[in-house]
Amino acid sequence: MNKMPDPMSEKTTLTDAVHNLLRRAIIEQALKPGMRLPEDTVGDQFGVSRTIVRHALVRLENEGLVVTRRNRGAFVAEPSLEEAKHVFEVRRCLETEVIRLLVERMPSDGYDRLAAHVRSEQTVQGKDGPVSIRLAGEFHVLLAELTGNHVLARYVSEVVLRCSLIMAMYAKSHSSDCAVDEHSQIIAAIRDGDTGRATRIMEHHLGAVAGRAELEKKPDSVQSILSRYGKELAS
Amino acid sequence: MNKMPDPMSEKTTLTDAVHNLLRRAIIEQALKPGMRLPEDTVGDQFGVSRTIVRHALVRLENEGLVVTRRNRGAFVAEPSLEEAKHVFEVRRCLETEVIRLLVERMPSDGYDRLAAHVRSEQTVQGKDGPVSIRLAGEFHVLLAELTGNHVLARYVSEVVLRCSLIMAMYAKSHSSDCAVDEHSQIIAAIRDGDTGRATRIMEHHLGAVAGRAELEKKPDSVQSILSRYGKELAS
DNA sequence: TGCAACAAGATTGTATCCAATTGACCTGAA
DNA sequence: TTCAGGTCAATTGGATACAATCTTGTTGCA
Repeated sequence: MNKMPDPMSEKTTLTDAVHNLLRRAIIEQALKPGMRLPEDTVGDQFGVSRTIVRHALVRLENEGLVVTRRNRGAFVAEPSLEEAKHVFEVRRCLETEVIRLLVERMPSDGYDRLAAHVRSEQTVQGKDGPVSIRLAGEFHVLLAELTGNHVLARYVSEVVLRCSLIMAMYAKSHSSDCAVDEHSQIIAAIRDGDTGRATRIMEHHLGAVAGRAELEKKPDSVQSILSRYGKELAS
Repeated sequence: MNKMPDPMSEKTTLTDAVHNLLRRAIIEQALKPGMRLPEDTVGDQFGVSRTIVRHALVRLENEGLVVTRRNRGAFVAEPSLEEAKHVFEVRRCLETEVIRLLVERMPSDGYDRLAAHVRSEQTVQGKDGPVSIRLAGEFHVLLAELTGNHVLARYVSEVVLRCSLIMAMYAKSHSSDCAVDEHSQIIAAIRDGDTGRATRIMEHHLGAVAGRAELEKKPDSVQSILSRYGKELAS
């Protein structure tokens, strides 16, 4: 029955706080795919009422991080391999646009902020922890925000988060070493004004993770395991 | 104090119903940009409690159709011209991807469904009513759904809805005549496997509305008018 | 033994209630 | 007359209470 850590405590509403906490918990794999999220359990944990939790869950459902079944409650999403491909497809599309836009209009402080981010990524390089995963995602969000297009940035943020969840399900390790290096390469290509090269690196960057996920296909959810056993049973 | 029209009455929850009704009302311009949406007023109108309205408003805010100010309530969104440009930018990006995907994988019943839709658009051609606006938008959503990528379709749906709202604010008339014709041209180009031509038509299609919106800039909302006067006042 | 109907528990769906914040109106003094 | 301050109504933020629905365990019967 812990009290809420009172995050920011300022002008942010309780719903926002719970929303952010749940999202972080999902991304960092504290809450694993398929896990149930009963409203009053979550509410008790955070010291808020079900009303708040419900609102937060609605938002998370919109973001594709949880799914809710009528009268059954909310669960951490278990994206299928097909859905995963769809998410990556959209992500590739959006991030290509981000690069195009940045090549033609990178803000003045853009490269500084990118460099700072890469540095902070390097400090945790090698450690395969939640922090590493989060930072790798935030690099892409930062790129999107630098376009100045907040709508685009929001969608990029969403697909990046969903990709984190997908990686959590299907990939064995995030192996962020190559990622940081490729991040630097992308920045360099954008600075050179070389849209093609930047896009190619980005596609390789995303393709690598997507491809790895597909190869190491590791569906250990209750549902998928039982469906396999169910097929044996039917024969 | 009308009772809810009991929409579908099936397995859909009250929140869903209110959500859909409000969304339609906004898109069809029954609820104009900037208009307040007091929770209990809406609740009384639909015969449901504030709780339901609250949940619906949370969803609408996620879709970018309403904005809520802390302790002030919800308002129909008034996208700025900058935000409008951003939405169109994202929309162009997504719809280009839709065309690329359809050229390489159009489902077997795709052209039939598209043809049927265009026919229904033609039946209301000329009339500049809400139905015409809605159908024009649904054409693009249908295109996106035919890709089989539900994630993509969902994002397209969102930006199309926001574009409807933008047009409601900034364009004098939707002038759907040319739109229907261009829809047919896009279908033809996709069928020919001519990605370039289809994309060009789509860009023209979107560019036309976006451009027109910018030219006929008609910000008659209370907020925007007062902001102009406010600047005069400040000088 | 296996299946079906039933009943109890748990969880969500919805409504109502209280508290906190905001905006407007009103009053009063410079 | 204008502006500052204070009070009050209106509205949202949040919590609790009740109803509907699903899950699950149990019991009875074939």
